[in-house]
Amino acid sequence: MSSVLENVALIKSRSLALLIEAEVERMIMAGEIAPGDRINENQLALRFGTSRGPIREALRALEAGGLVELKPNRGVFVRSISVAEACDIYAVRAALFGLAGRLCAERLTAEQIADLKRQIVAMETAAKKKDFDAYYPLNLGLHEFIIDHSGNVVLASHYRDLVKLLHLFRTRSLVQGGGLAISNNEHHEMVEAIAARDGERAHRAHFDHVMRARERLVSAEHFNPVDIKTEKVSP
Amino acid sequence: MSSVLENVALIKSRSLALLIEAEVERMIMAGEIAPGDRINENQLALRFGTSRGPIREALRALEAGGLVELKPNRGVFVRSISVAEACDIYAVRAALFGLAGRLCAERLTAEQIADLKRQIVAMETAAKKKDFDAYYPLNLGLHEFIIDHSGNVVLASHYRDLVKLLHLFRTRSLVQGGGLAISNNEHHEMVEAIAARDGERAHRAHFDHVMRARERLVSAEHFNPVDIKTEKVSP
DNA sequence: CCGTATTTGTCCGTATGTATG
DNA sequence: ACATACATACGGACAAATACG
Repeated sequence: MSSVLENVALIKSRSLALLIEAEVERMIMAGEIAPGDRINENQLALRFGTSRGPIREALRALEAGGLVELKPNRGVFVRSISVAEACDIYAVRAALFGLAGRLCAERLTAEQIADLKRQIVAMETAAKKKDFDAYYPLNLGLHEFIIDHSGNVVLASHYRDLVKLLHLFRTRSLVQGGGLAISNNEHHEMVEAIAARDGERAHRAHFDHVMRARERLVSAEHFNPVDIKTEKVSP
Repeated sequence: MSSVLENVALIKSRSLALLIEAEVERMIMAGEIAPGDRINENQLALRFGTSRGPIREALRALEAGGLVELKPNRGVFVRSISVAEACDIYAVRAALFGLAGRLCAERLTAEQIADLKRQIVAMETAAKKKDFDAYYPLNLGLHEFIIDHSGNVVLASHYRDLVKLLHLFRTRSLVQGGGLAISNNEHHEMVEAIAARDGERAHRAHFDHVMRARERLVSAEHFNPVDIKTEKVSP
């Protein structure tokens, strides 16, 4: 059945490769294809009811984002992120988020800062009730808010790429659950720094916030030593 | 003549798309194709002596790096970077470079720090002699050294992407020339912070260093208002 | 506004390389 | 080690969209 893309195509008629790129990215994010899996071009072509041309173009595009890995004459594989790599990604993400915090401190309007404070309050109540189902989307929303309102599209773009990559990191559940009340203290400091229009302080607060999540990752690694997938490298 | 790629292909046999990707990137960097120019697939296919398949794959890959822009049913265009965008890129670059400085402060060996100091001395002598031809590569080398030795490949990858993008920014000559002696003072502070193993201070020094280059960009914009290329957007 | 030329988008056939028994 | 099966890599042809006169 080739209806998967046809439905989307009706909504907005663009190039097949772009549609396939979006769909494959979704499949990877949803976990329908697991990290390490090989992606069969024929299978995809059959599934989407297209030829292999647009498939190959879409996969090339995804490769640059780091979601898949291209091995010449062997195929494309869904990237699997090691703990070490996740650490690196977290550090870079911290740097970008720190910058976003600084920029927010410099340019947010009073209304937007009030909005931020409301979000913090909502998160506090959710945290006190230990209502994780409510807390999680609020947390996501707060981070998105800061990235979006930084006003730097390049920053936002790179940040989002990193977040996507982290989805390929299996052990992430260990991290995001860790420290609900702790995280909220950090959020407080972040917003206060922004409200005080202190760019330097906001930068540090936002940077540290993500770096602490990274610390939890490192300690989790120590606690639960990962099995490195040894893979033959072509000569 | 199709010898351009054949020569390279002999050196290392990889996929054509990868070779074409590298070659087109080189052409863009060398200015053989100017920002805003359309890239003709048939022309490239003819020039490289290949079919259009690999060409299209290569262009898709380049798009994700931001070097070219894909407009459906119209073609691919070499991206042109506006002043505003260059500012954004500089800010992100500063964030990444700041992180690199911090990491270097944490992990560089004594020998590597000594190496850094030697580079600084060489740059100082070049600066005092106003020998720009000697200073420029040294400056490049110093930045590369810090990025490479940060030990974070994700950081290095993103940083390099940004530097590539900045090559598409025409007015950049205004910036890189500005402040030869000033720049060297900043380099001093950077290396001192690293030598003192003060991550926080190194972070700030490296961040500020790039941000000052950005400031020179902003003032240049004010001095020389850019003409925005108005381009029709398809409905 | 219409017809033509050019270019992009897509499909399919074939060759080449890789994995597996 | 060899042959077979299978997947990728590439080329070429057709269809559709855009640009131009």
